[in-house]
Amino acid sequence: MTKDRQSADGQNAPVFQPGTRVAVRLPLPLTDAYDYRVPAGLTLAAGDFVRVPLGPRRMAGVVWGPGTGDVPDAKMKEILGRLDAPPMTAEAMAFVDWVAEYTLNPPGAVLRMALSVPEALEPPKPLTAYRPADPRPEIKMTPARSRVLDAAADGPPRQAAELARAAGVTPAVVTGLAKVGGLTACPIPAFPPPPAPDLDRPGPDLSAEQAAAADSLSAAVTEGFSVQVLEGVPGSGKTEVYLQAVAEAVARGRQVLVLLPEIALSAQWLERFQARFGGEPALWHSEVTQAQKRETWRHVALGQADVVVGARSALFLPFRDLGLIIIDEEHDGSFKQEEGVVYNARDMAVVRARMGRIPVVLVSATPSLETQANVDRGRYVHLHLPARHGGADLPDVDLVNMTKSPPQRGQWLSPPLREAVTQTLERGEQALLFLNRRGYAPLTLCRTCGHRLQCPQCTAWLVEHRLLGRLQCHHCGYQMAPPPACPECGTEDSLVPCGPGVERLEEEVRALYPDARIAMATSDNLYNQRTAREFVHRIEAHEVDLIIGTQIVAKGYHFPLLTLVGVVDADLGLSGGDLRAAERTYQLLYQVAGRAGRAERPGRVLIQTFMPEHPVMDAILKGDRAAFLAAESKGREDARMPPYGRLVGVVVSGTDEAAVDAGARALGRAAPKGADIQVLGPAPAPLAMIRGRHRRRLLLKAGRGTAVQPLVRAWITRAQVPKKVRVQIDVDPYSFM
DNA sequence: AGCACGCCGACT
DNA sequence: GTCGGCGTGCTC
Repeated sequence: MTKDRQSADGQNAPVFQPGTRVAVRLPLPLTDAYDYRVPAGLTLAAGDFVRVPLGPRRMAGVVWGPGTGDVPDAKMKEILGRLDAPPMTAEAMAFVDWVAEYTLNPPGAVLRMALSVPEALEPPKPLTAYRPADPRPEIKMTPARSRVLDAAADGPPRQAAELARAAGVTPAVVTGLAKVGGLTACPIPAFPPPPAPDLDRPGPDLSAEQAAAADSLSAAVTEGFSVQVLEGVPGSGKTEVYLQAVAEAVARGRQVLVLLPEIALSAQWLERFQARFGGEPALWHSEVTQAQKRETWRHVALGQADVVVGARSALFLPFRDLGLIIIDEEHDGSFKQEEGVVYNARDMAVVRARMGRIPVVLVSATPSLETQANVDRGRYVHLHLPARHGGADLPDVDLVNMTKSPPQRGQWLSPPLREAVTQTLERGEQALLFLNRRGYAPLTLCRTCGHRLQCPQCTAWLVEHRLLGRLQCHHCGYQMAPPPACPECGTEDSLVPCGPGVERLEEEVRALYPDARIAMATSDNLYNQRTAREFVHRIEAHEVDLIIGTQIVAKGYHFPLLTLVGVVDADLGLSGGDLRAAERTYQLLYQVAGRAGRAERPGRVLIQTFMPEHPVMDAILKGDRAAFLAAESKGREDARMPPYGRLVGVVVSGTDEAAVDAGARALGRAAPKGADIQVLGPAPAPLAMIRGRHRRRLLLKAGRGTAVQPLVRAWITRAQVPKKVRVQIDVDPYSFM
């Protein structure tokens, strides 16, 4: 039966002997673990990675515990073997179960995120490198061969191709020499682990306030679970402060996870890390190749990667000894995964920290209302960095009332903003024009019949991308060439673009400032680390006078010569009745304003709006965040909305509209009832169709203390939803589309 | 997630 | 009359 043995994390895990049943969790959307028999000659413990047969396939899974016994012996199959990877820690397993329970997903679906690179469970194939062998006279020497030996004499063992390049010969010479014994082959890891951070480098000089915050973060590293909120205006040195805590954790032999939004583009962040620690951290985001991910996964599991910087999915990496988590830009919506297992990495990171009894730091210039509420409740510790480091002031903010100072017809820049750009360029400084809309125009319509070009598979207009010469749907990837005639009435040359996108803004700017050097910054042209890095270097080298960008430029960049920020349409995010519309708009405007004047030059921000009296505009204008937060919190509290109430979104979707409606109505009828519970809907989703799937929404609203998961689980089970209709559950929704 | 089984439209 | 579309169900 079961005995105990020491598992990887030092706890006593039960050991399963040959012939016994174990429950194996598979990385598939299954609720139950499957029972398998332990084969002869193998003892297993919970957390062990194993290969098992599944139908006709073989697949990796994790021993989750003793078998449940609810499958007949005859049906049960035998485990094929244990995989050569460090076992999953009890902490990581508990985390998978917790996330599954909270998000109402099958645990197997969550495990799949933790096993995102199945190849990592196989030991790495080492590469062959060569070093010089002891000289032997019987080896025939040629000029080429001696050059190879000279090249191999210094430096670490290198691969044949590399050595050949250094010696100026073909790789065949190297392998030929190795074959006769002139070089010794030695295996090297395909990807070496990232270098250990150099902790002896002097950190930057910190102000008294920064040092106090850094001390608080560092002290927490040895004190178990805690949540600290590091709030500070752009340029206040938040990164330098938390890198101090990173150093402290690494010095104590622990691993550190830093989550960043849009990590693939965080070129400047990586350069700061490199400057501080003398090397790059391990990276984990969508741009990283599968081969690199495989190695990084193993380095993390073996404790060879000290610092991992990644996007939200890095939270599920198999840390051997995680000691600190940093969530930078904690308010950022991109920490919310909206597909598959819907979860918020910021919130799950707090849970992960609690399970690991380690500190987590939430960093932001504009903490979310959720985080602020936790500070107010005394659950999170609040650290505030008040001033911009080095004394630079926050920029002057002015609103441009678009009703009183409208642009010329067919243009988007108001006279005051044009004037400000002119002056900035004359001073030889840089300006940023911010418009959160990709493409040329968000809508194309027919002048003759009023027809609007819509995606055939989505309830969405097609966006013209003139640079690509295409009309694109931003929800499904559908594209088409611009039609020469209206598809509805057939009139030629009748289609006209409506509204501005960054490409159209660029057209206007080029006409106004023909000599200005303009750079575009959108996800269409900054799509990986290389393009982001090039962009940053062009701005820093002053090869650019004017930047036109979407929200991609709002995050974390620091350009010393950038002194003017113009927000072309500040009202964009305020329509639509989203719960967080005001909060998000405030955060975005605040972030983008923070790009202006971060060095010794003062910055200026002009915000074009048709709603100058809106509370968001007022707060930005007066720099009065506290008043805005107070008003926004009050509104949420009165409406019993998050963070003072709970929401669960339910999206019903399918290709058969009648079945979707039937399913949505069935859910509506089966809705849970209670004093503190309300179900809104069903109603057509704002995006009533995506990729040909019709969508209906329901929203459960409950009191803050309500355990919504059991309620929702029973609800979905109770309702008779047609099989071909999908029900997607979103606990704590961010998107209401 | 795969993979097989199973029931309705356009082809040899 | 078949080939094949993907809806549905199963995998210990």
